[in-house]
Amino acid sequence: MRSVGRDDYVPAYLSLISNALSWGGSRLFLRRFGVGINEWRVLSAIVNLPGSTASRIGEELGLNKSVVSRSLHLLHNRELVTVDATDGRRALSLTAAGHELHDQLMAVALKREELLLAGFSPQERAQLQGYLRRMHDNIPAMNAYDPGDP
Amino acid sequence: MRSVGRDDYVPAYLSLISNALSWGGSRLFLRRFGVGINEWRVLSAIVNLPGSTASRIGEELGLNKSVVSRSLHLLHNRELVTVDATDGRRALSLTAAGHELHDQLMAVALKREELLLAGFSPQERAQLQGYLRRMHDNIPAMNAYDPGDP
DNA sequence: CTGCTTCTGTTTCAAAACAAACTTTACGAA
DNA sequence: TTCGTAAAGTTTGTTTTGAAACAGAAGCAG
Repeated sequence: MRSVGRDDYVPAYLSLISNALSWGGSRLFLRRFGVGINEWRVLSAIVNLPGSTASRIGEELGLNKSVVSRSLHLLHNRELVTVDATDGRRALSLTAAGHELHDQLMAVALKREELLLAGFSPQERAQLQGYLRRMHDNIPAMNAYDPGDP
Repeated sequence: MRSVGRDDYVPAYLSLISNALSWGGSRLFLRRFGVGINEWRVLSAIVNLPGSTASRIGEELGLNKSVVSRSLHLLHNRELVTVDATDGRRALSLTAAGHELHDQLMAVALKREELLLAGFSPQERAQLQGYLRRMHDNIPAMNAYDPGDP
């Protein structure tokens, strides 16, 4: 019997789009700004969650904590983030140079998003964002699923 | 001046969802079927594009050709795919065992998709698929973009 | 304070990914 | 056929990843 293939399988599309997105972003950001895609993501997470900790950022971005640790060291060495260690817990924030780089990167990132969503009306964009949020909310239940041994 | 963060940035959501998807899928498929996520993707691409070549599959999945090459060797060693080398060019297809494994994996994959889309009406699913297809079509233009040196 | 537990971040090490070099096969022209 | 060129696939060497081990500090009980 013939297996049935589906070309509208949602996870495959998501993986394809996401890979193309970070592949292209990596190359562009590295070439133009000397920053890897992980550093860019961490930078942007700090802006969205100012004063937060490294583990919070990893959780937010779905990145491994060793990746976050390494990215933070890089960003700190380039004096783009400050580690506000008044106590033991670390509160992260951007330096002036960090904000400047972030703004430059953000401009390019928004342009790329605009190209990705070319032809989408404002209503469609809002709908898409809603769908993405709902899928995101469904992830824990999905990953909790495990069929019995086959 | 303060940088502005956006929590509805589409690429970030896509990356987050896609990572969670393949992370969970990897663990589950490896544990239950002894197959890595790449092997599963290649298997499923062969079903969708029967008789195609390794490079065509890599292109379709957005995977590096060395990854495809290794996955194909693995699948071939386990006698899940046949390399129909009548001529030089390789036409790939699944063995009976390959189809059987594919069907089992597909059942789990569809269940996971169902959980991901829990709460989506049929209309919403169709809309989502349309949006994904349109984003996918926009990718070449997006990755062609390159701002002048800053 | 001392010892115990918990939480955060770092490092290590093995596995995986990527790019580039290399090999092989096909195709076209002379 | 025999070159020369192009395309497909494999291998190699380096970089990156991620899970687990580790180290350091904070909070808490006694």
